[in-house]
Amino acid sequence: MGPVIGMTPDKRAETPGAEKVAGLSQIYKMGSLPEAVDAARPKATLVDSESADDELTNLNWLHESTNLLTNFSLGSEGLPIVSPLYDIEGDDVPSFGSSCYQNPEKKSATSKPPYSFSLLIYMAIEHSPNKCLPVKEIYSWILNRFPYFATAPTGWKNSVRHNLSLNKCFQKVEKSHGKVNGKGSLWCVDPEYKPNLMQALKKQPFSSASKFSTPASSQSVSLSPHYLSSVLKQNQVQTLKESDIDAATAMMLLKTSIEQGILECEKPLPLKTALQKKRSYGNAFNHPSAIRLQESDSLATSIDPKEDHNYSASSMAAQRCASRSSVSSLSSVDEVYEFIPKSSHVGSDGSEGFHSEEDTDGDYEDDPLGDSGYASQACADSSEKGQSGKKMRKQSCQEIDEELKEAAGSLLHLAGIRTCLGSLISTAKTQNQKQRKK
DNA sequence: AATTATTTAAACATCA
DNA sequence: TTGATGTTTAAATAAT
Repeated sequence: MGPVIGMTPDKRAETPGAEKVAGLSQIYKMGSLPEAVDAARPKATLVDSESADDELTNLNWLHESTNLLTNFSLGSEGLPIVSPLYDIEGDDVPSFGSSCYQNPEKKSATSKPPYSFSLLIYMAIEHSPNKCLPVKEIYSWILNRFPYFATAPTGWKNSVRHNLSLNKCFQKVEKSHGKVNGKGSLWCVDPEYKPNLMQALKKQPFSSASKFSTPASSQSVSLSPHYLSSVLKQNQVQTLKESDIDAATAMMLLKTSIEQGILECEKPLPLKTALQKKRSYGNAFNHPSAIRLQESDSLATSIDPKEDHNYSASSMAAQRCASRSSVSSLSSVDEVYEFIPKSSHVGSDGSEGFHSEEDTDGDYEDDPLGDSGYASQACADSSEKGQSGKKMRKQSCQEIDEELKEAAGSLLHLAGIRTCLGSLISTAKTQNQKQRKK
């Protein structure tokens, strides 16, 4: 086939700003922006003579990092807290931001985000209360956080969809439960890929743990998770002792293993399985199955080993995490802390929604999914492989429990935290046993 | 230099 | 019929 060059104008409707003259690549291949582009992109605000080329291909945003970095910090689940401060207008600055943030230069707002589409999507989804979003909401989130896209040639939406479709990290979830309005499906992150995504995210300059030191920015997110993340990250870089990683991973599992037991019954079915789709889109987030699941046979999900192959993004630490946490969304450091108070009232409504205030922008206040059947776990592993894997997981639940106990202690030691977690755990366990007896 | 990852464009199908 | 959504292919480019 090959690219069809003579695209009909109406097809360009894909790009709402149909008047957009050139694709991004075309634009930045040119030394300077054609006038037409400038005309069509009044808000593009290419502040100086920097061509779009620089904007897109250079890491010039890195030079602005002093400003930019203030916009990102590693928040819950290790996700960068991407504040809408990035907004060009800057009029929707949430209160929390001001404390840790210095107004970025406008040009930052129009700089291309340092995240791949995969990561942007990931962040969008993870920042949603229900951990799954329709594509439109993903657009919105990205747009909201990165006004760059407001003026970028809107082929980016195509790219988003392209990523959703092809990237194995994302799963489409059927929109069935009485949710009539709107077309399309919900998209969620395959939990098995979260470690990969997290890893990729951490590799991004902005997500650096360097932000951890800004207490004022912690909002609802306590410092501790930041600290933990920091520890994890640093240690990953500095060849952390595996035991420590295990401990952290286990701690993360601590909550999810409990909650999942309760919640994992009510998940919507995926429209397709991961096997069905995303065949040819090899990327950094390829299936963790490529990782040797050396131990934990019981955890080994029915992953087709021939599924994929170029798992390149992860460090050994991440791989360990991935292999060990195939059951969970390992990413959530916050969950470690959530667990402690939550363990006493496990499972409330299944909403693992991160109670962070990151979403105070109200993006999801009227989230059509809010009360639909797609609560949190809708985006949990819903693939076939996941389902069979889940059986295995239940079997290994106790096994994990034991591991968790040891690991928890190890982690606390690592973090220098002296708590009575041990007693908390036993308390939780006691309660659990009581419930079983009933 | 080769491979892999990512981005972008495009065509096309489906659905509301 | 139209627009949004989803899938797929292809090519270019960046990164490793």
